[in-house]
Amino acid sequence: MATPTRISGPCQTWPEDSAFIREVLDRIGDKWSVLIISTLGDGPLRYSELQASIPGISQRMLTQTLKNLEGDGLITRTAYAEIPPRVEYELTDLGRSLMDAVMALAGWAATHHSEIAGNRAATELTGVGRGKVPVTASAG
Amino acid sequence: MATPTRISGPCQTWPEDSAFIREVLDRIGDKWSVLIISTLGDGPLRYSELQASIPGISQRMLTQTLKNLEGDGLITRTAYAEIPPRVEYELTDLGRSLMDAVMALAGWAATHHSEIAGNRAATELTGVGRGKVPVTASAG
DNA sequence: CTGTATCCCTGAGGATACTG
DNA sequence: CAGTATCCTCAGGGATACAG
Repeated sequence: MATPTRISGPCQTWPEDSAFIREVLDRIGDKWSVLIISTLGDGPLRYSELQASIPGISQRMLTQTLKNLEGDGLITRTAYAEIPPRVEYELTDLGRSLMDAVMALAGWAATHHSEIAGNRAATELTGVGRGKVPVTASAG
Repeated sequence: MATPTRISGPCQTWPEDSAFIREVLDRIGDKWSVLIISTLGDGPLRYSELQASIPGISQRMLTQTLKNLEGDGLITRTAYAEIPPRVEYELTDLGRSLMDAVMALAGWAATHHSEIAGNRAATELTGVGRGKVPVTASAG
């Protein structure tokens, strides 16, 4: 080893392959998944109710995100062969457990968002963004 | 009210304004933030060490993400006025607490990823993706 | 009502070259 | 070493129109 510094492998923190973490992160990081999941948290809703409950979502993204969530087994889709058609979406147990996990994260966000906002505001106003200079400073 | 169904307001689940949740979701949803945070979990690292520890990250994204994280107060940047220059990045307490929260989510992912993978595989193979048809099915 | 199909635009992010 | 600047690609996602 040429470098005495601790680096070991790529991303030591995650055990082995972290692909599934990225998958979950990508899912909850996208614009609508969490919103849909949390909206379904109160109980099953049909397509049009979801669209009404989630302002700004397009049909395209609603359909697409619902398909993804269903594919992951986070929600179920139930089509009633009626006229006019009716389709209901509902959280699965798996989906509900993910929702709980995300709500925990939301709890963190709620606790610390003012602190973060303060930090960001301070950084932008004072322009301290370029980091701090330690006492150790010594040229040459 | 024309609709007897429960919809109430837009996104009832989130209390009041959920903007800060989106901020956190966007941050941990982006491609590199979580990777950087978790890599710094073992202790402070300098720029080049981060780049070496995180395969595939470009200088552009490394710098940019570090600035964002510093702006949020999740990491600190310390520049030593030496030749050659040395800059160290380290997790703040706030950053560490976020890391803990994310690790909790990673725990969920680790527990359920096989289930999700199974669901997705089943959906793709059998083409069941179009949802299920309830017994209630009745046309006209 | 519940979607699909198409067009289009924006911005995240990679590659590369250059600077202090 | 630690960035900055520039260019360029590609995919997320909005708008709109159409279909079963």
